[in-house]
Amino acid sequence: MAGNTPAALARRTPPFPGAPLPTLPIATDELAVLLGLHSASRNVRPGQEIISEGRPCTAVFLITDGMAIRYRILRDGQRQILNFLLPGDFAGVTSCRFDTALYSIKTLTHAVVSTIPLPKLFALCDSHPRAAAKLFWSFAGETAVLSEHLIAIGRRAAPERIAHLLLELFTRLQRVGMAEERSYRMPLTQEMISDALGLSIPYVNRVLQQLRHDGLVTIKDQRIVIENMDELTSFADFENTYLQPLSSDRRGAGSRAPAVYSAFAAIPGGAGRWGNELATFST
Amino acid sequence: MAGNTPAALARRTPPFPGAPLPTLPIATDELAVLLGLHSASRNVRPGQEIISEGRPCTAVFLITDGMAIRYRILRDGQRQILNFLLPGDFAGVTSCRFDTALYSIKTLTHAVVSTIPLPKLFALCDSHPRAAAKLFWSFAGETAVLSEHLIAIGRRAAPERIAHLLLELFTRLQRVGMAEERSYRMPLTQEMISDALGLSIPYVNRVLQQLRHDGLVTIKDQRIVIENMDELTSFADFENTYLQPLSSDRRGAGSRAPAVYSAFAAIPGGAGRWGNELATFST
DNA sequence: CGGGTCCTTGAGGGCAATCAACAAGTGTGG
DNA sequence: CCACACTTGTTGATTGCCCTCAAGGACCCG
Repeated sequence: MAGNTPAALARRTPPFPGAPLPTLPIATDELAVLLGLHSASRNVRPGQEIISEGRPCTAVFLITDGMAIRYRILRDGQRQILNFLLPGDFAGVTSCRFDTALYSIKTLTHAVVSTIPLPKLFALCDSHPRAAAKLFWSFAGETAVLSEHLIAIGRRAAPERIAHLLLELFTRLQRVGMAEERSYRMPLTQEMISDALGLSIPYVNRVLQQLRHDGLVTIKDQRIVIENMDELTSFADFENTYLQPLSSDRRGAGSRAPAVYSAFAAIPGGAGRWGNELATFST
Repeated sequence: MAGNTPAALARRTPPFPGAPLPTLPIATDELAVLLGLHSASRNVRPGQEIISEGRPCTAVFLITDGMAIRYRILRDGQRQILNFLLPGDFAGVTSCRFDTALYSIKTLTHAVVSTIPLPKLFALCDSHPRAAAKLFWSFAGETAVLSEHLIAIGRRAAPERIAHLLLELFTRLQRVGMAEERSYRMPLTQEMISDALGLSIPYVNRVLQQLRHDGLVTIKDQRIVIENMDELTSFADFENTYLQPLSSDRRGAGSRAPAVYSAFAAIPGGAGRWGNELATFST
């Protein structure tokens, strides 16, 4: 195995004091590999495009801190938001597979992104095949999130859709330690909700009022408060399993450690399903 | 580079004489690796579930021949079809990442699937890191398809949605040599269209009549005929770029060879962007 | 012939879009 | 300091896309 990296790296102080701790829950040894990967950490202002539709994209970005959206602007000017990118997520994986980016990615907040040039990414295949496998494997996780979005938009009414989105964001932020017990901070405008869920702005407004009136959820001053978690969860038919790749530790059946949600959670080092299976075939 | 495999393998006769040639357009040397991978080729009857929601999934399946759908049944009995799986596609990649499958996969036709147990898949990381990288990289391609579905459902009216779906299927089938110039065969019921696009069956029926009346597209006896390709394409705002991972050959600018659409098209061996970049870092 | 699947048609209604204002907060520059 | 632009949220009136419910027809098969 590779040498251990000081664990302090994993829980270093946040780059922006005062901001909630952006705990990137990456296994420390993997983190070391990755840190060797990313060449430059870049500060990005809010509202800035990291990737622009129609322009070539030759790198993958790890969002270290901040939030972003992936979206497409249609011919008629409509916007469809495809996904929200939170700390620990990778951006640009889809875009890199094509001559020219199919979607744009724009920050919502001040953000810190680590650029990973594709050559370095692929070099990892030769130098650390297993870490690369975990990384690539983690990319497939976005499919589940997109699938759930598809289900929500295709088959759920507007109130359920909105509730589902707010719960997904809550759960994902909670996994990276950026949510309180029943609330989180995020610059989520009604326009963004409408563009993510295929609704109109006025209707989103009315539905949000209804949800607030029913004591389910409140949005005010960039803070989303889930007033009644159980009721909202059942109302939205929200199953959070699609956000937990694998029960990270199958050995300690009694342990209740929260599942690690990160690029590497799929194959916890040496433990769990993948870890064991990989070990079987390692040299 | 690895030794050449008899090219005949790539264009072997179809397993079912009479069926349209299911040309799996996989680079021959890669094919050899993969053929060493898949342990068993299985025949599956139409309408059979390959993967069932809620049950563990410990293998990936390569669909060698036939078609399938990935879907979820909601609490209230509604169904949302998330994707159509065609020959050359992988099934189960998303499901494997979770303790229990989140979606079901069911064949539409008689199908031939190759089972790839996960241990073997990960073993490839050590034995053939670069082939594994291509494979994993190809998994990320599904995000583009899902994203386009999301855009269609979220922001397009029913007629455009349907037109877009029919064009996507045409393009994907064309890439594996299973479409004629302006038509293709597929057991696509109106119920499936409605479940894929979030519409009701009666409305799909009416819209299809309209499209037929407008001379755009006809569905009859499991054959979809695109009567006016240009008009339908522009009507649906259909851009097929999301189905072509990378222009496979950037060297021969003049050559007009159709782009290979397969698991390995992303990194054509020795050529193209990835090939070159990988070569840079290979031993 | 009965049953199944799939397609078709009609009537009625509701969810959500569109259009159009207006309010409130923020930042900017004169 | 205030006018102005801009963003975001809010409300009302009207329209329509598309759903629901219901029924019937065509076809295949045991």
